[in-house]
Amino acid sequence: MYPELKTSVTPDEREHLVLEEWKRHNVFRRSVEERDADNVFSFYEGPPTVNGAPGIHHVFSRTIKDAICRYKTMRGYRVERKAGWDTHGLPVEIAVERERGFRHKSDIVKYGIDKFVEECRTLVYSNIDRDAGWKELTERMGYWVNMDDPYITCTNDYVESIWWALKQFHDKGLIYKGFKIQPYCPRCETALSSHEVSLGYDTAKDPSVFVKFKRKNVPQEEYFLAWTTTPWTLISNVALAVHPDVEYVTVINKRKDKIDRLVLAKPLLSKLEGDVEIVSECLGRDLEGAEYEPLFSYVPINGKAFFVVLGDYVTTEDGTGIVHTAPAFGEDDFQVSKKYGLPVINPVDKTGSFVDAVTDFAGQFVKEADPAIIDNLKRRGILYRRETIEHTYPFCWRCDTPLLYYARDSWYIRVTDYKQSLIKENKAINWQPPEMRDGRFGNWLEELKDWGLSRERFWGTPLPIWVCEECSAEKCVGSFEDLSDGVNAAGAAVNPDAAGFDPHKPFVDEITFECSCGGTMRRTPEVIDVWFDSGSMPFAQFHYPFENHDKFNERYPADYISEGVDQTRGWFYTLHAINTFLFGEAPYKNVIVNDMLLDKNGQKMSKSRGNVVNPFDVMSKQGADATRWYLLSAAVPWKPRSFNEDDLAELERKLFGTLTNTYGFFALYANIDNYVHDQEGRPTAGASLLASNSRLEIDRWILSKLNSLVKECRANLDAYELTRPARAIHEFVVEQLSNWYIRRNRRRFWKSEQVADKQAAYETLYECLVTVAKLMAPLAPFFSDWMYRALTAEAGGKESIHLELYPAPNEALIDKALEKRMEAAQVASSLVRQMRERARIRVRQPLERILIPVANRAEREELRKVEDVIREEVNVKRVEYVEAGDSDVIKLRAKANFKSLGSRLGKAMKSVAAKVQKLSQDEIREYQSTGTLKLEIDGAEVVLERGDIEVSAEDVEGWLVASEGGFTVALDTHLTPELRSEGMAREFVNRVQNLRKESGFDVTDRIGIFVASKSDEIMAAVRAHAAFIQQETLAESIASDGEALTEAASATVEILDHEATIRLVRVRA
RNA sequence: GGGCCUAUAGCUCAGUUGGUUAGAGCGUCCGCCUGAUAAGCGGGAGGUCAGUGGUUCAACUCCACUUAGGCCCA
Repeated sequence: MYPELKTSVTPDEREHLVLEEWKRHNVFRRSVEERDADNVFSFYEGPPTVNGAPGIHHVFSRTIKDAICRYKTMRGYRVERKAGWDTHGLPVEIAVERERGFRHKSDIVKYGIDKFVEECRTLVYSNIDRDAGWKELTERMGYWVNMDDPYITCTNDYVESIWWALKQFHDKGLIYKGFKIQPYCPRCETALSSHEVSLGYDTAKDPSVFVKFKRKNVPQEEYFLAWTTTPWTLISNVALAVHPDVEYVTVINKRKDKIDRLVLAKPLLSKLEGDVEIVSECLGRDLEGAEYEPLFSYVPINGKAFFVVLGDYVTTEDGTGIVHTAPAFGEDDFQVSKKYGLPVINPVDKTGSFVDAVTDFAGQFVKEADPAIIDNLKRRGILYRRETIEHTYPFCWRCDTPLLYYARDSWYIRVTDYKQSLIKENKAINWQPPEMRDGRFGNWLEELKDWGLSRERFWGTPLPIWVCEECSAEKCVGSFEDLSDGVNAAGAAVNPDAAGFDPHKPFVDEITFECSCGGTMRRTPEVIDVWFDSGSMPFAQFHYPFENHDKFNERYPADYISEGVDQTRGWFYTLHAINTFLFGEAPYKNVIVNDMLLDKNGQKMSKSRGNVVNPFDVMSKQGADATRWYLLSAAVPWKPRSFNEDDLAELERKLFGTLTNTYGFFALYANIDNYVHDQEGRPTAGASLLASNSRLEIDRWILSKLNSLVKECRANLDAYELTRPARAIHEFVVEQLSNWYIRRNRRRFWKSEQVADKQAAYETLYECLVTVAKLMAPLAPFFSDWMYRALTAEAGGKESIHLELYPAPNEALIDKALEKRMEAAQVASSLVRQMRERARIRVRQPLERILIPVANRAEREELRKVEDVIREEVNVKRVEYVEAGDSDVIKLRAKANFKSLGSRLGKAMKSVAAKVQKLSQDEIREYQSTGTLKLEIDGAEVVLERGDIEVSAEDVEGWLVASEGGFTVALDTHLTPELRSEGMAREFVNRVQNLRKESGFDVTDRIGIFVASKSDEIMAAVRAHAAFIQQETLAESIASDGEALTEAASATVEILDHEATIRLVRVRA
């Protein structure tokens, strides 16, 4: 028996049953291990940061990962999928700080770094396991990834592999210490990540000052006019920047009692007040090196400074086109200072206050010192103007303090050293979408900057570099073993093999080494950027190179990875940068990039907006399958799209509902007929009928469509394209299989006469259902498995569809001509229905004939083969054909073929098209028979040949006509008394069937019919078509009395404006 | 400020190497079916293809600019 489908079972319940089966039969493990160990498809899991609850976007990206991996498994590959969890980093620290109510970084030190770090560790582990956490999400959505053996970035083995990698960089001299400009909160005393900065932008009012810098080595007193919104950084000024290609002018500016000689950008002259007279002009590049006198001299300067530098970043949007430069407080400033070898001076302490050397403003918070500094400038007569501007400025999202951009000591990896190999290796990566390669990712590589590696935080992989206090020698530790040369705080030798050894802060900080110079080497206190952790996963997941060389080699590089577009500068990059350096080859070959998921109004999902979609709610309502399918099919993964649960619900109803119905239909009749599919493939009556090419056009058609679909799915999935297969399967199931094949063939399943024909129908439908299940298995793993098991359990199927192989197309069954003519039948049917609608004649009323104009004999022969389908579908007796040339009633239309003519004719195209449009019926017929046509255009002769004109039937005189895409059908709407009588008989059958059903008769019950009506027309129709009526309604008799039968089911019905009373009795079951 | 992506029907999306009636689903309106039935089906209406300019015989499609939204980086 094929199990019955209870409509009361929700997707959620069904999926939980499947989950249990997977567990019971250990399906995931087996789906991996039953594959050939030498046939590896390598997948790398990008580790999610487990510092919070998973969201719907995680379902999205993980569906993409899962679908490809399941597909490759079904293609016979062994696809190990090692889960990974990203555990270090500031977000985790912040979560713990919040729990503890910490306000400052110093609170952590007071609390105890050891306890703090331990709480970070506890937090991430609990996020993995807790309710509605990562494990639960992964299981519920059907993402198969091995969570029993995950890599976790904070484990000792993982950290040790990272240390090994860092040592490789260090040995090559690629790790160095330098400055980095970072957004910094002076109150929290910590740098902020860019993500944190973006949380805290707000509008702010700041001073906007124009300052005069006195130029040196010029005959007359002359000033550079510079502009800034951060007067406090003027103390640290070392240069002025101009744009090399912008025009600058020297002007004499008179206003009130003052006369100044000023230099500024020409486009910004309007910023000046009073009269302006241009004295001279030059380009910015001509000013390079021009010197000026320092504004302040609190900080002693070593080396050359106070001259004009060139910078492309200088704009003429604001200010004066001359930008005051303080290298310690801005990224552009810092970069340009490196180029010119300018000193970086920073007279500001960790709390954001001026140091003692800045005597006049010492101890003041820099932003609060602004007015005093401005006063100072004003007193000295070098303030040209001051205003206040309103702009967006970043504030600390925790304490609202304005952030400062600050030069900090920082460790770097010199990735620019091997930039060319990164660019070269990227060319070999197959990006989906392809434009990522040269666009977003390619650009990022082209503009590569050295990687700022260090973070002044606590919960992260410690940077394993020890520096000598005496001679500054560096020692990079590349393994825990290397630590045994060191001593701990108590002076004892370090034993990395001891139980409880922890390479994290603060323990690792206690270890010291003796330098060759005799000094003590201490660890530099920073931890590393967490992105280095995740980028190290290709080798660190296996604790390579300390063990597992085989596993690493076998799986490097990955055949496939997939993440969100926000990982361009994240995981995609760090993987590439670390591993290309270490192994000389890009770490992944194929990558699918997915974009953001917005809410249904196209707004970004965020907690503060309250529009975050809970993935567990969605899946329990709609099912994981429908959710996955929706995410894959609504749009290509690399486009941002709105998540709309109404659309998801519609998809669930339409696709999965239709499949459920289709299966239910099959199971209902298969069980009645005891049809069991022969899994061994022995020929059955139906199979041999299918094989005989002569019959069952529609069976061969759906099998052709099915195999075309198989081909399409494979080709697309092989190309890492998921959206097309999802849509193609959807279309096949809903339109072709359900709405055409099944609807057209229902009678074959309940009529019991022709055994072989019925058998063929079962074979065909069974084949379609099982194949569709397999095709959709990678995308909708639950429903497909349920249906597969239901269909194959008794016929020796596997314990899960996921142990099966993906279908291969049977090319012999693909018949494009057949697919094309069936499509013509579908179009013809649609056209006839359109005409019936227009003429208000329902389909139940038979009509005599339709007329299809065809171009030639071949077209007619093709249509003939699907003629039965059309006749049945639209209820007409005959299909007639007419070759356009044969009949005067056909009115033809000619249209120029733009594609074939356009390139040939060029400018003449328009006039030719117009002439063709106006050809007479005779001219068109002439063209049709001879295949050529001569036209005169502007005195020149143009010869048109076969294919240059498209001829179609436009109208048929005296008939109702409809056409679509050049295909035309005409309908004879004339109703004869015979047709009307037959129509009545059909209406009568319809009323009897309704009554049967209303009265609770069984489908197989035989009945007797009694009918009474004052309408002679009805009684005549019933008599005339008695045999037909009896056959359709399983009636053994039709009589015209029966009033006495009180136990009969009875109803008074209306048939074409006449009344009749029908009584039914059950004769035998 | 820089780079990239997106803009097609009320909504969600297709739209082949540029080729002349711009498609689908949902929604809406009208109708059908009732032996797949707490289902199913058909038909109609609905579009200045974000805007402007350009290339071309021909532009939703190619180019430039503009506008709006998004992502990343400053």
